[in-house]
Amino acid sequence: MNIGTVSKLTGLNTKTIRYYEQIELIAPATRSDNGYRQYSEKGLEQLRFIQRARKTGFNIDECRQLLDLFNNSGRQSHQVKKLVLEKADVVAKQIEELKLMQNCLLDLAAQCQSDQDPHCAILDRFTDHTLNPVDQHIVPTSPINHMEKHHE
Amino acid sequence: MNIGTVSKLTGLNTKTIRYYEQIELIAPATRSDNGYRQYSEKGLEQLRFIQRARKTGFNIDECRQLLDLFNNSGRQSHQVKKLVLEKADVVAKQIEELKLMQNCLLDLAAQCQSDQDPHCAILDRFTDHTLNPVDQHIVPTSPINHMEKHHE
DNA sequence: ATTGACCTTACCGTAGCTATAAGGTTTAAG
DNA sequence: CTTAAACCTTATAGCTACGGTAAGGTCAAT
Repeated sequence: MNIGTVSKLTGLNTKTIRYYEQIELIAPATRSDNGYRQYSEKGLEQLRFIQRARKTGFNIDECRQLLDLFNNSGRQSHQVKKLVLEKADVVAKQIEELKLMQNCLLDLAAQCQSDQDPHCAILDRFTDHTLNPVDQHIVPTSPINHMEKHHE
Repeated sequence: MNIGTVSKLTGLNTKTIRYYEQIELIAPATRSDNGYRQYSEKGLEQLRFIQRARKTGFNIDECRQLLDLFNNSGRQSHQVKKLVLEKADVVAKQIEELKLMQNCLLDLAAQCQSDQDPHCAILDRFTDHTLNPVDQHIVPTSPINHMEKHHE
């Protein structure tokens, strides 16, 4: 099976597949006489696995871990579960943040008169720093404490 | 106010702040005698705004547009509202996608027995494509994703 | 024989930062 | 007064996860 076929079957770009080989996420494909990469069902399966994991939100490194677990017959399922639950937690936080931001955007839009008037309530809140209840309007609830990690 | 203080107050890395100055997203900060960047309340507010906009999913260029609208006294409020509402829509879709992904992850975890058994339903799910709900879930390339990826 | 659809490597570019190096400044403690 | 830490500075390089392009070899069909 040539790389183009694998590309069609997995939905992965040929460049992406070659990239995965390059970074050693997958084993180097065997080559046919003309130098073309040849893929077996097993290779196809691995790539499909990776594609699904990537789509689910796992990054390359996490995919590597999953593949390790997958290929390790002595793996323990709770390791996998841990990885998945951690990811679910991250996603939950992302959702919460996006919800906050959506509220913020809709709130701002609601205050905007949407006419030809160059005066805009949204923008005024940022330019006028003598009025300070800005934060309460822009961030509806608590400040986003997602970045305590910044300590140089 | 020094850059470190601004970093703490905005949640932005000092390097990020300098980067924003470098790409001319914000005006160059004034400097004190020792060459340190000095920030006013106004500068702080701008950075806070940018941080929120970035987190909401506005890319740098969109932030630039928003800031342009802020600084353009002849701006028309409906331009701003349009931008904001468009983004609110995008954010709504992102939330939906993330919710799907979260459901998928929790679903996967629920099927995992979390014991010593090397058999794992999650890995099976990634492999078995005949009954796979994973396909429907798309991971948006959001700045939030980007932020999460980089651990210290 | 020629077209076009494949395949190859090699290298450059992208966004939005982040890390590292190598140094200057400030502040608090001993 | 000295020293150490915790700041700050610039410059440069690297990261993720690919995508684009170039320059060329191969294969199937017309």
